[in-house]
Amino acid sequence: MTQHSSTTEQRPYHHGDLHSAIVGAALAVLSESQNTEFSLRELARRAGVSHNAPYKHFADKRELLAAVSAVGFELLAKQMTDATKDLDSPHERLAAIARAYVCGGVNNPALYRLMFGGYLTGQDDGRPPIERTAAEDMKALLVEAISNGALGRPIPNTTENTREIDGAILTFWSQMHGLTLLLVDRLVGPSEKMAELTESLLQGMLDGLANCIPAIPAGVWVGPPLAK
Amino acid sequence: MTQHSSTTEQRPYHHGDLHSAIVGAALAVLSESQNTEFSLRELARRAGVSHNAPYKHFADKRELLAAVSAVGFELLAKQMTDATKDLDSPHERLAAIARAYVCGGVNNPALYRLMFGGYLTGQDDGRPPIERTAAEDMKALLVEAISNGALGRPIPNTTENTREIDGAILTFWSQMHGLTLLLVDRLVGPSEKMAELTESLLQGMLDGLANCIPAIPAGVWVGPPLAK
DNA sequence: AAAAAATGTTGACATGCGCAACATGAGAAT
DNA sequence: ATTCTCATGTTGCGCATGTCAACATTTTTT
Repeated sequence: MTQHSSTTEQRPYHHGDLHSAIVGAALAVLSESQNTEFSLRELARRAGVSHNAPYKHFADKRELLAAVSAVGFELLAKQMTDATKDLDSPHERLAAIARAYVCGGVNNPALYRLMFGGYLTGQDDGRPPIERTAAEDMKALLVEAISNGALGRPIPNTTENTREIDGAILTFWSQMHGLTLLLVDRLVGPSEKMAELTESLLQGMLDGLANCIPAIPAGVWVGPPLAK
Repeated sequence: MTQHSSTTEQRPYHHGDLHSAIVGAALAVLSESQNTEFSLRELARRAGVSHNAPYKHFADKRELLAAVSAVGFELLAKQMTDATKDLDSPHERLAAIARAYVCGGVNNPALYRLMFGGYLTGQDDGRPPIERTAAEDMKALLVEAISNGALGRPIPNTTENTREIDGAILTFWSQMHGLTLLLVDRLVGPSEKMAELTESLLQGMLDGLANCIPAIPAGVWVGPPLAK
């Protein structure tokens, strides 16, 4: 007779949606502790299940972290689309994307690091497909803003422009990615100035790109690795 | 009488320089496995000492990793100074710095991630002082190249130029940092094209900076956090 | 030479990962 | 409806790790 609470309330043997519960707990712990080194057992405890229940949903810790990372990508993609929702000017849209991107990272460093920190990259195969999707959504947003004239002039999204567009995206992305991580690692700061910094760098970048968009060398991809 | 080998050879009770041996082993394991999740015990095994010997040199795993990271910063700084050794033109010097930086990261992703991945950032205090030093060496290199005219015109390293110079450095650093990590995470690639990509981005960046250097907002630092 | 400090070793404990065997309950097959 | 089956949850285990405490061996100081 396992009766924990004083009331007659009794948790059913089956949780109902343990998968989400575990991922949710992981997100919570991650954002509290800002540390990837929590234990699966801790998550199980939080979800109120036994220490091994999670293994019915995730082969191992790595797989759980991959799921968490995927949610992170979804969140980030959503923040970016939300931020552009009410904007028309391509320039404004691009700026909003930049802000949302950096902001997303700075507001939850541990999650951002999990997403981009190569907990997954290191080993064998590739990243979970959901990450590809989010990355592609994000890329689509950028392509749209750029081809609509965010760099001062429209650049139609045609084949002969791909290398130019990819060059612009790479410039943008690596600049924002770098800024985010430097902020997160407190190698520049303070991060309260995030918005201003983003603005400055973005502005400088746009001025630069307006004059000269670096063309991507042949054979280079921008975005998640091509499916084989 | 603990005699392990068949010969009369006997390792002395004291290792001699276990500190370096452990750090060395860590660097080796790190670059083999590309994974920060090796165990202290494994390092001890490699160094041929008992599983607890490392604790006489490092308070805990974190401290060991900090030491490894510090070596990483020294290596990177050295690669950059070496790369500029025989160059005079400020522009060439800057390009060489960029190549060396990205190359250093791509050639040992796990080390680079350890250095910048905030294994240290997360917790309480700051990073070990040696990292500050290396970061400042690197910054000095950049300041020198920039003030000598890497952006097309000399910008004397005076107080009224600090915000401009810091702006340029932030642009440069975050761009290279971002590119490095995107390459490392295989979100752009392939990394064999590293050199060309670096060149393209750098060129675009320089053109941009030549026209308009983003000024750093007041109250922002670039480089490791100011000592309190 | 004796005392103190540094460095290595052994053993122990708590915690975590992940396996295997078992328990429980929900839905399919009859 | 009853039974079978399978997904899901539980308990208990083996093994590895981080780290502490107690002890051993050198080296350094005094």
